[in-house]
Amino acid sequence: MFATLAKHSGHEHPRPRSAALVDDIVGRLSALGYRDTEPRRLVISAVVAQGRPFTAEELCASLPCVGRATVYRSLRLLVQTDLVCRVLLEDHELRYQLTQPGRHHHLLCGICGVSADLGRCDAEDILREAAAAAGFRMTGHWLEVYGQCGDCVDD
Amino acid sequence: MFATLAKHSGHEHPRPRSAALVDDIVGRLSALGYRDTEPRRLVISAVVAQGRPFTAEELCASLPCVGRATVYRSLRLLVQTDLVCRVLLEDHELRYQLTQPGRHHHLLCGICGVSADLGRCDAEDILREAAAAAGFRMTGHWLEVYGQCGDCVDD
DNA sequence: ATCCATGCAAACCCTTTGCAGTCCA
DNA sequence: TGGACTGCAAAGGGTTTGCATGGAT
Repeated sequence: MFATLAKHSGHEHPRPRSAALVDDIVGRLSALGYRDTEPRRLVISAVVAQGRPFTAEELCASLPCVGRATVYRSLRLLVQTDLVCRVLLEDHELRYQLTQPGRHHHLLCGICGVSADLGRCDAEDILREAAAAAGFRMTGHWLEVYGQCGDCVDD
Repeated sequence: MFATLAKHSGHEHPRPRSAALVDDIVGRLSALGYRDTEPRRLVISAVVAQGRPFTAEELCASLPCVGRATVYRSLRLLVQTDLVCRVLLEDHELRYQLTQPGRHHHLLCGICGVSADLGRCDAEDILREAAAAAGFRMTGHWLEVYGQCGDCVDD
């Protein structure tokens, strides 16, 4: 699962890869019984084209030919199906981004805004242990890491 | 700092302690130049009385004699002064709770809703290292841990 | 042919703001 | 007394919904 998506997490030729990604997402939705419509594809394309976490408003702005309601409905559908996930910025603003399969921790650059993946880390085990010490049974967590990416640190 | 607050994090006699906590918070606000008014005290009392993370709406509901605007303004003031902090629930709902001085990680029970403290844990160091490995310089993070508290697990 | 999806506009919810009156310091 | 605080009501913005039309399967 998510095999095709996983292959496109890097930054190669934008056009063809993006198109394939869109097809992939549309395919996943079709498999779930959701129809393949033009407005839906436009929304998905716009989501894929976003270079950083975006708001619903930004998405609407980039899709002048699609009704707001459709943008919101599509976005909700993508979140429900885990194809898009929510990202919480340091200023507490809630944004969205394409789900990076298998990655649940986001490294967010406060300068340029890019979102990177926090490679596998042992934080979860540590948290589970700390929770257990407090008498809790941990079932999940939400973690966002804020800082500056390599490019911005160099400046 | 926060000495008085810290002493009341447990669950002892509710009434007198709560009153002292309210006085303490009002005192901190006074020290910052904010006046001691009845509506404000009522809001603070209501915040202190909440047994779990609450929404602004719930706070308004528990304060029928205080205008909504005042509730919202007071809540904003408490957040700005770090006396109240935001909590993100597993369902992505943003709520508020009295700040537990020195604790930035919340253990949230999905069954009864109580919020406990994740004792000191090494997660931050681990995260900082993992971020560095990805070329990031970590400056902060947001972490919420979800699960079931001891009481609920026993059931 | 069916019924999901769309678009528009109106409705909605939550939060903030303007303003006149009130009250703390 | 002066300036901060309050309450009301209205404005604001962001998101959802109702309904008739259009389109995918």
